[in-house]
Amino acid sequence: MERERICTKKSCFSFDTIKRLSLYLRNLKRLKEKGIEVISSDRIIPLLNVSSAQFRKDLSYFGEFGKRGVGYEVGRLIKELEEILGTNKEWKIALVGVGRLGQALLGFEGFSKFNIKIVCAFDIDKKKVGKVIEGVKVEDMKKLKTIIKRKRVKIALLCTPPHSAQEVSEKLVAAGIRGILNFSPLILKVPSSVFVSNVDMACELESLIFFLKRNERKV
Amino acid sequence: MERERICTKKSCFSFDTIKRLSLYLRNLKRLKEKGIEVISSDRIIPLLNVSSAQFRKDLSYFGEFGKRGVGYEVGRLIKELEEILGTNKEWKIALVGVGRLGQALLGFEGFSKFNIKIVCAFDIDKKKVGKVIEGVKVEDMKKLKTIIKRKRVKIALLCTPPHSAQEVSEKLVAAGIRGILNFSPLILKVPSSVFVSNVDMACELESLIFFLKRNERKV
DNA sequence: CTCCATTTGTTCCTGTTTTCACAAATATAT
DNA sequence: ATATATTTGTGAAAACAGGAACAAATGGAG
Repeated sequence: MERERICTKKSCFSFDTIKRLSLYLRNLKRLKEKGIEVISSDRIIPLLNVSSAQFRKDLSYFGEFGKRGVGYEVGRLIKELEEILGTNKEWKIALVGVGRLGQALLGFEGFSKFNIKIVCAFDIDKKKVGKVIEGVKVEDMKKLKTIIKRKRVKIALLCTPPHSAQEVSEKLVAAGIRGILNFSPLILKVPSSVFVSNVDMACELESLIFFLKRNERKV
Repeated sequence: MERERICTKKSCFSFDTIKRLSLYLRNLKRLKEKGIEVISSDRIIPLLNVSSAQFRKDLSYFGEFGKRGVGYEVGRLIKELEEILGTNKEWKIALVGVGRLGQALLGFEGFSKFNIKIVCAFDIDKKKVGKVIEGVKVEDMKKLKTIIKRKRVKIALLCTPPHSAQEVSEKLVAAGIRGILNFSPLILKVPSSVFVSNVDMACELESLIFFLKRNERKV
């Protein structure tokens, strides 16, 4: 179905390009920590699982960041990518559903590295409401709209059980949320202006199983 | 880079087809629970975010499961998909890294619905070793090879911090693991016979931010 | 029995994505 | 200076995936 594409005056590129840029950024930061200052597209690809041509082309949609015959200056490329991706300023996000997965995400170190901060959490379970987990107070679902509007949060992590995911997503949209990272195994119906990314662990595992079963047969 | 493709004597299809089959299967099960016995490709698509042509085409790689003029018999299609995906028999998997995310996965209900069972868990932290979480005893990393070999586990969930992920993946491969679902934000280097799927929450969130930033500018 | 309304399975076409391949640019060595 | 070795940025080509569209099959109504 409708494949995500992003078009600038220059050209059009796929949404996958953006995901790859995020991957590039993370690994460039690792290189910088190791003290590497310049790297060529040929030597960075072992970290990325991407071809060098793809690496260069993904970058080319946004400008010319390298130097021919030399490569890319790591520090500069990090800055450019942060600018492109928008992670040079802090992003506030909300979390709904403080179950096991929700609690794991509240403590996920990966987010803070990207200037992403969970600023509020909600649950319907009275026993959880009021608790402070990883520095975030769990609020009642009833307060969802008020708090999200006041804090001007635009992105939410949806970690509720599937039977309430659709209902919750509608509340999120009504509260002004424009992007949802959906961990519940259910396709959400939302207005086209709202962007949903699905993280579906069961599908990933099942496809892994298919691959293994297939290889077993071949052997 | 090397895009995953699967080829039969009939034809070739992308790995995404398999992920979609898994999605179809889950939603067919929901329909069955609701008591729906027959459904057409046109009426199932609202649940799937996929076109009806794609639904039919994905299935056609594996056989003819529908009846023209009628649709698909839900019960039969579930059985066929379980057969194709390999989830008609139980799959034992291992988990490495019993941190917050690891513990969340140990308690994830979604797996059991797909005949997937975590049968062993490992951590390097002495304080965690010996504990029983969700019915699974946490073992020392040193015992990883012995236990995985003895239990003949072929799939592992990798939830360690990124700095040890590569090292752990090598141990897993040496122990006979053939498929890894990698939650650490690091591209693993493994033999080509081993299949790795990456679940990268930070990349997902960053691309979401890009999208939102872009839309804000437009508005 | 015939006609009509459905719906599948599949072919063909179209637009996208990836890779190839090379000119242009840079640095280094002699 | 000049030649040589790199490496980028980018058109062009190849490989792919998705969707439109339609023949073939089915069931039901009259």
